[in-house]
Order: sequence, then structure tokens, then C-alpha cells
Amino acid sequence: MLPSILTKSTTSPSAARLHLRLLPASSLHTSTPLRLAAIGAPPPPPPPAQSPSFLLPCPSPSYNHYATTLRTCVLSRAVRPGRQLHARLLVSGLGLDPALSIRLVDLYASCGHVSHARRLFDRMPQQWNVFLWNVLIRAYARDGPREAAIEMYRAMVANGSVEPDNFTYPPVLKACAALLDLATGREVHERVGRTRWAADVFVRAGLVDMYAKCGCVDKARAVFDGTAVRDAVLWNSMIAACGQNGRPAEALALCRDMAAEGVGPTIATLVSTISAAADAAALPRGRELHGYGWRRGFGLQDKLKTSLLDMYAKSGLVKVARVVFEQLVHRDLISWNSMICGYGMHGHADEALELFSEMRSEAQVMPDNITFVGILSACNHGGMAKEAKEFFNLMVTVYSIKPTVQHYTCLVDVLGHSGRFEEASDLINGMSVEPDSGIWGALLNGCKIHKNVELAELALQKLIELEPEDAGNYVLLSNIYAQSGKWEEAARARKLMTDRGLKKIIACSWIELKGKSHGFLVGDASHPRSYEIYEELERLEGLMSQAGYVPDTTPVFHNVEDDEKRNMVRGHSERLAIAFGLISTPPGTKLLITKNLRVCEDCHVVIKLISKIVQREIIIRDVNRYHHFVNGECSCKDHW
DNA sequence: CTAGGGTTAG
Repeated sequence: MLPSILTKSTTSPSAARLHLRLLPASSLHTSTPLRLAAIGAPPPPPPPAQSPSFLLPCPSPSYNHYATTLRTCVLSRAVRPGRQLHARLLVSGLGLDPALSIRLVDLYASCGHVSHARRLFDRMPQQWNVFLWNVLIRAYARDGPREAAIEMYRAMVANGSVEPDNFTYPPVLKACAALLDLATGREVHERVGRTRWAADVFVRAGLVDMYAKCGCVDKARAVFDGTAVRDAVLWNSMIAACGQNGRPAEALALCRDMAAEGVGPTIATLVSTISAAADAAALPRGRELHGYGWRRGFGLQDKLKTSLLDMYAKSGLVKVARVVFEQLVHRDLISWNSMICGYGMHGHADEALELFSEMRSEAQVMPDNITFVGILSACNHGGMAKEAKEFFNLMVTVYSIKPTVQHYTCLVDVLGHSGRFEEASDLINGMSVEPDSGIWGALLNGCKIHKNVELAELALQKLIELEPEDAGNYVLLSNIYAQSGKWEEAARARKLMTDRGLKKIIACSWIELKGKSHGFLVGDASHPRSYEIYEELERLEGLMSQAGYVPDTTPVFHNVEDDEKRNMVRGHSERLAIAFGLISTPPGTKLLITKNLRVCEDCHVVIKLISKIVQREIIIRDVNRYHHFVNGECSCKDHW
């Protein structure tokens, strides 16, 4: 059975080749006769039916035969025939001339056989031209080791016989981006600035992407803004840059500007923008993009559907997400993971696990570490400690996936929740990776629920070491000491915080109504309808106390100072956002609120009551999960 | 005398 390339080759530049095959070996290393022969050749003789392939024995293949077939191999990326050709050349005694070697290097490099390409490259130092350097740099940048791409670039510059060009810089920048090597990236940027490639769109897109991946969005933006002629890919790079660096609003704005400047969006534009809308929980905008993608004819593509699925899940509409998932023509790893994680975030543990078993039984995709992050967080949000441990073991033993810190965090979290502190501690001590702030934060969370002062103290000390900038940790630690009568330590913790000049992260919630985002800080009175908002809160408080609600005043583990706390009882940002949502929408409308921190215990109780009193579905998107409040209950079953 | 940049899950 021959690869299709071989059969194809007989139908293409056949005339010349068939003719030349018959030429004597004296035509070796003369590269011209091909075209002349083709022109002067009589009409092609009917191809011999039995020997179409160049791999079948050919009495004395000529140089030109090798050259053209190798060209065909390069064009269709056929390595295997290429390798055979290479071997034949060597045994035939024809050897490799520069032109053939260059083509072979190109073939090997573009088919993922970089080491073969490199071996040939190293043997032909006198032929090193820009193209050859570029071919290798590109291959290393794409298939790794990425360090080699940068090394080759440096070698090229050091060698000095050729200058890097507009085909050199983009892959080098890509390697810098992948390695987060900002220093080299800057160096390249500087060099580019001194050449005539400074304005090249390909180079500039590379720069934007490199800066973005290294976290310097502003630098990326500067490069973008300084580009005279912007094509779709450059816009896409900038949109992705904002999306990947937590600036979704800017990404959405850029998408509009792009359309305004008359640059047509591509599928990548929509995928990136939809993902940004998902991160901003900007459902109306996401829906608009959904419709737009549909009209542009992208709607049938699975890539777009997958980003929509994610967007709907993150906007609280898990059921809609599932409908989109069902409509996929082909489910790849990303779509399975998106859906499983979507269920996980919402605390729909059963659905997540069911989908996982479906994935294992019917799909040709293998679960990866992200799949297990989804599964473990689903168990976690469902309070299923036993299952979480089982899946963790399954991951390690059956799938041979090395657990990452995220997997450990899920386990510590679920163990801490169930008050199984010994197991949690053992796990942390036996971890193959260094515990990070996420691990200690998860442990602390369990300590709060079960009032485990000792372990909380340890966790907080570690947290302060790891995140000296987060003031909340100091306040909590100080409160714990105060609680157990260790006044001196309490004072020391506080002093440490003030000495370092730290302030707490200000809580903020926002709600999107009619395409406009309304943000609220704690105790915020700046909204134009502030008066009505507080009036509504007061009305609700009245109804709640009739229902028997008493504000939570337990001082332990509260992240605020006592005096501060009293002022804040009614002013928590999510309550303001909810009250605003209630007075601005018709009865029965669902509310989606996004918050930059976690929901506090008291607010959780209050929102449950509100959902019952006003008969509304309220969805809160926390830093790490979703809460669906319906008729006095929350989907997290008080487990968060 | 050849080729290339951006894209979703955690």
C-alpha cells in the first residue's frame, strides 16, 4: 500500500520527468535541462501502467529525477518517501549537492524530524544561507527544544555571514514567548528596531505575542499601537494578549475597533473574544458574538462552538453549555474538559462524573491533567472526599499523570472541608511539589470551617511567607492569636502588616445589565441609584429579620477588624449588586453577579434568604466557583 | 530562491 503522495506524483510534472529518466547519467548536476526538456518535449507518452511510482525500481534515476521528486515530497510534507530518497541518493553514489541537501533539511525540519535536519545542517557549513537558518530556527521554535531556537539565532548572528530577516524573527520571538524569556525577547526587539524589518506585520505580531506571553501587556499594546498597517492576525494577537492577561474588557473593545477599522474578523478573533466575554461574565456581549459568528458562517465550526460552550458555562448557563456540547461534530480534549470543568465549577458533581465516564468509554481522547483538575474540583465542590481520593489514585496509577499542585490543592481542600486534617497534613508533607499559597489557602479554608486554630496558625504563617503582599493573611493571623489570648503575637502580626505598608484587597462585585457593567465596592455610595439600592437593602433586611435572621458576629476567622465589620454588615459589595439588580429588572429575572473575592459566610446566608423572599434565581461567580441560589438553597450545599 | 505570525479547557 503506497501513500497517496506517490500516486499523486505520477499525475503531475510527469512529462519532463519521464523524459529525463531516460537521459544518461552524464546529465548529473546540471540543473537546467528540466525546463528546456519540458518545453521541447513531444506530447507525453502514455504513462506505463505498471510503474507509476518513483519508489519502484528505476534503473538509473537521474539527478533531476531526485530533485523533482524531493520537491514533491517537500510540498506535500511526505517524510517517509523523502527518507527513502535520501537513502537511495547515498547508496547510488550521486551524493548530496547543496540544492538537494537544502531541500532535505527543509523536509526533515518541517515534518518534525529536527534532529535529522540538524545533522545534515551541521555537515554543510559552507551552504548556510538565510533560508537554511530559518528552517531550523522555525522547527525548533515549533517542536522544541525551544532553547535551541534561541541558540541557533544567536549562532546565526555570531556567524555573521547572513543577517536575520523577516522570516527569522517571528519564530525566535515565539520561542522567547514559550520560554517566558523576556530578556532575549527585548534583545530581539532592539535588534529588529535597527533593521528594515521593524515595520513588518509578521515581526510585529511576534513582538505583541512575546510581550503578552511574558505578561507585559502594555509593551504589547505599545507595539500594536505603533503599527501603521494592521492585519487581522495582528489584531488577533492583541485581542488574545488582553484576554490572556486579565483585561477582558479591553479585548472586547479591541474587537469592536477592529470591525470599525474594516478588518474582517477571523475565527481566531471570535474564539479569543468569546473567551474574553466568558472571563468578564459578559453574557449579552457573548450572545451578540455568538450571533455574529453564526452570520459570518463560523457558527458551524467546532472551535467556535467550544469557546461558546465555555462562555455559557462561565456565565452561569450550564444547560445551554451542554446543548452546545451536544451539537459538536467532533469532541476533542478541549471540549470534554470545558464541559467537565463547567460542571465542576457549578458544583454539579454528578454530571461531571457522568460525563467523565462517558469520555472514558466512548471517546478516542485520553483524559489529561486538566480533565482531572475538573473532576477533582467537582468532587471538591460536592464534598466528596472519598471519591476525590479515588480519582486521584486513578489518575496516577492508570493514566500515569503526574499530579500538579492544582490536583493536590483540590484534595487538601476537600479533606479540610470534611475536617480530615491529619490526612490533609500527611498529603502536604508527602507532596512531590513544593506547596504554594493555594495549598495553604485550601487548608486554611478547612480550618475556618472546623475552627482548627493550631493548623490555621501554621497555614497563615506559610501564607505570609509566600504572599507577603496580601494583608488579609496578617489580619486573620492576628485575630487567631487574639482569640487564643496571645496578645503579643497578635500585636506583632498587625505591626508587621503596617510596617510593610499593606492594605487589604478591596472587595468588588459587578453585575451586567443591558450590556453595561455596574461595579460596586464595599460600602459604595457612588452609584447614581445608590439611595434606592440602600432602601431596597433595608426593606430586605426587615423581611429577613421577620424570617428569623440574625447577623453573624463570630469574631474568629473574620477577615476584617471588629469596628470595620459593623459598618460593613449591610454594605458588602455583592449585596449592593444584588439590590441594584432587583430594582432594575422585572420580577423573576435571573441575576448574575461576579465577585473578585470569595463570598463571606454571612452574605451566603443572606443571599439564600433573599432568593427565597423575592423568588429569584441568583448566581454568584466567586473567585473559584459558582453559587446558584434558588428558593433559599445554594447549589454548593454550604460547601465552599 | 524556497517559508512565516494569532485561536478555546486549568
